[in-house]
Amino acid sequence: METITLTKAELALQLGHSMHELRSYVRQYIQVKIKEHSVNITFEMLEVMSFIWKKDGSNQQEIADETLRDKSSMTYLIDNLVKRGLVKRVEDENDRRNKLIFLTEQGKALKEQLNPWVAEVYDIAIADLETASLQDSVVLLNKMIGSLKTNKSQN
Amino acid sequence: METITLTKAELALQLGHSMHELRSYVRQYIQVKIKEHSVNITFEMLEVMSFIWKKDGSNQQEIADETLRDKSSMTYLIDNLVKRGLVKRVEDENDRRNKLIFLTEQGKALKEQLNPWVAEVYDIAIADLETASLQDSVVLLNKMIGSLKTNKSQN
DNA sequence: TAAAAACAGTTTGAATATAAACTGTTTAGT
DNA sequence: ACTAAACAGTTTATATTCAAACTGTTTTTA
Repeated sequence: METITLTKAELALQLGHSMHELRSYVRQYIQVKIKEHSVNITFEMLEVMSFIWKKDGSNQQEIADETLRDKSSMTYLIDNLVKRGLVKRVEDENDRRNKLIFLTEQGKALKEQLNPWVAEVYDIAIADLETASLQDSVVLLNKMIGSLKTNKSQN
Repeated sequence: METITLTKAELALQLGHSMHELRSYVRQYIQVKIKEHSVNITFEMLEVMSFIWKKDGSNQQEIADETLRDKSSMTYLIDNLVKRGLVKRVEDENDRRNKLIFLTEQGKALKEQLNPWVAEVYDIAIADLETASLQDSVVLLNKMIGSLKTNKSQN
């Protein structure tokens, strides 16, 4: 088995590809679970719900920032969540520009069903890993994000 | 500055979020470059072109697998690349199910313009990193991918 | 070798993505 | 206080995503 030495730049490209690949496997795993149990929700809606479960009553812009989406995607996604009876839109009395998003009882209940699947797929993925090396990688990715943010604000 | 200790499972979720965030910054950076120079191409098309630059003459399924997309997305994306005159579809004489995708002269030329931007964004991201830690993270992500693949094939 | 299974690509339909232009609200600057 | 700027959300237009059903081709297998 030969060892191929990659340059730093080549490793960066590989990292990008592996991130993409990992995310697509996680997505696939969750989507299979959703379909097997006939839950009427998409992966994207789950990402949004996951944030709302952590912080009920945010406005749409905050949810968009946190889930890394455009605010116009959020209008559409929240529309669909409202249609499914999982959240409700409430106009902010203190700032009438904001629409605050609150969980319905149904939305709260869904958490108990869906969160275990998310935990499950990550559990499988990290089974053979050391906590420390996992932490190192989080730190590394966050450094990369930081470098790109800094560069952006310089221009 | 307090140090918060996260569980392994929490780190995994963080890693997922950081991957998503990093990818979205890379995308943004490239899209700004594309727009600044008025190149008629999308980020998704660039991902496809990047693979074709590495391996000219693949069929659509291979490109779909490699760029982590459904083959039906590929039909659409290749259509758009053909419209822009960057690639051409050639029916495989040996297996008439396949359509082989070849670069046009224009498609080849584009590589010289776009590859530097991709290199650039990754260069910025990895500027402060050690090659070894970058490599460790690639290994870690690939282990995670491997665990999910293994689990999948067991079911 | 004929039928069945596997495979590559396309089409269709529903959901999501972004950017840009827009409305309405709040904040800042003069 | 008034005007301008900033902000939140919506709408529109276009591109992309996936799944599922379909066509046509090749390979398996009985």
